Amino acid sequence: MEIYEELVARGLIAQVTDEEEIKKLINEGKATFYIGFDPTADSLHVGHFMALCLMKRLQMAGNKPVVLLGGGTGYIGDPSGRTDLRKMLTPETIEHNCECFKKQMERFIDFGEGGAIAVNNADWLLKLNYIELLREVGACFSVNNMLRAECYKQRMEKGLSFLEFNYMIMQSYDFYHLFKEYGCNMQFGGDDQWSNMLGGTELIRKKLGKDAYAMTITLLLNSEGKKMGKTANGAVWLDANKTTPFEFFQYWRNVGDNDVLKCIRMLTFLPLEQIDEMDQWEGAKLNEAKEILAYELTKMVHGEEEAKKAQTASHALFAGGSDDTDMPTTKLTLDLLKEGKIGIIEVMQACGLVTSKNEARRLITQGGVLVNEEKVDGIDYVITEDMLKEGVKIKKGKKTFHRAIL
RNA sequence: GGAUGGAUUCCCGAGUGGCCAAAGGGGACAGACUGUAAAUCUGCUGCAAAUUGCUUCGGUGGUUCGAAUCCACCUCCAUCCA
Repeated sequence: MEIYEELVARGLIAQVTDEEEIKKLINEGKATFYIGFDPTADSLHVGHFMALCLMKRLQMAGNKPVVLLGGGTGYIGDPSGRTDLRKMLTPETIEHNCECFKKQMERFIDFGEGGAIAVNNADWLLKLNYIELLREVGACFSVNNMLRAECYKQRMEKGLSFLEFNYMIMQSYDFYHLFKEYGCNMQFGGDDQWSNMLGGTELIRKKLGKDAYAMTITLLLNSEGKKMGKTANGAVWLDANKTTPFEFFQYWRNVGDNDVLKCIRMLTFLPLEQIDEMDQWEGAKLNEAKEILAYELTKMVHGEEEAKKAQTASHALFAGGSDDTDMPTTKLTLDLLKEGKIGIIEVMQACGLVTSKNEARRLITQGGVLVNEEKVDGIDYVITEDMLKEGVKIKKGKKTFHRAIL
């Protein structure tokens, strides 16, 4: 199966400008394509991960990837898919985030000799002169058309600043620039980027009279139509310091039944035949698929060793395994104890299991806290020094575990 | 620049002098049921403490015994007019 067909089979392709031409280019390994990453945070997340995987697949098929870091566009902020104004980032933050991105990307993409290249649009965007730019590319854009673009439509109600309105022009300019400088003939991106990407192909056609192509990746949505890779506390990060390998593993282990196969198909590199087989699984058997998904992804992001650890910890906690050495642990100090004892509420707070004592009280009253598998029956529950010396396993709810030790 | 409307706790949104830590919904969290799923039902959702205290309703001042609510100024946003 050729690469384009595989991408289709995995459900990765959302929209394309010219299917025949794109298919030909990437199947023959003749595409030089870019994907832009705006440095909005100091770590990549699952959405970026998908894009990176796509890069990898295409690179393996002989195409040349260009990673575009949005050091310049970060100054503006993409309004696509947002209903409110993006917070403006300081130049220092942008630069810092770019550095973080770069480091993480090296895990997935080969930047070696003849491999992928990374560029930063700050290098050309920040130098632009306003009047020159207006004359050079401003004339190529129709405001009427821009306002019709989906990404701006959503913002017409809540308001859209001129700053953000220019995002499309900057992104288009990037494509134009890369086309000229690197012969980059294709742009990929999330499906929410569609209108911005079309802006680029238009601009190239108008300025140079040449064809360039754009293709979007299906957004990873769950069965309720919400973006995946988000938790209550924010995104699922690829940085182990922001989302531990265990949390990362558990996120995927806990996806809904209806979403497992889609995730495996889109995110893993498992052969399609194997995936099709799993497609037959039903009911509780799907738990196996979830575990495969979690293991595969954790392996890709954090390495095989971490993936195994996360899996062991997961088994220990949920499947009755006994090896709980990889459980998150907090070491308490002796001065927290009074007369060799400490209240459960204090311990939970010290372990970061709760943000306030009220929360701890609430959890205990509702029967959501277990110490060494025994339900804590009241907020006065105390833990003794002897217990702590051996290590105390605290369970909060069904899925959060923590070990406290002296 | 002018006119009007608006900013409320994680989000949406009620509240227009004391009965307001602030209705209702969503989300999150916990419990039951389960397969570490979904759906459903129940509880819960500012901080600290035993009857209570403290901080919160865009910002800063003011009126008042008492302000999310009234007044002044400021900031931001939307709509209409330029």
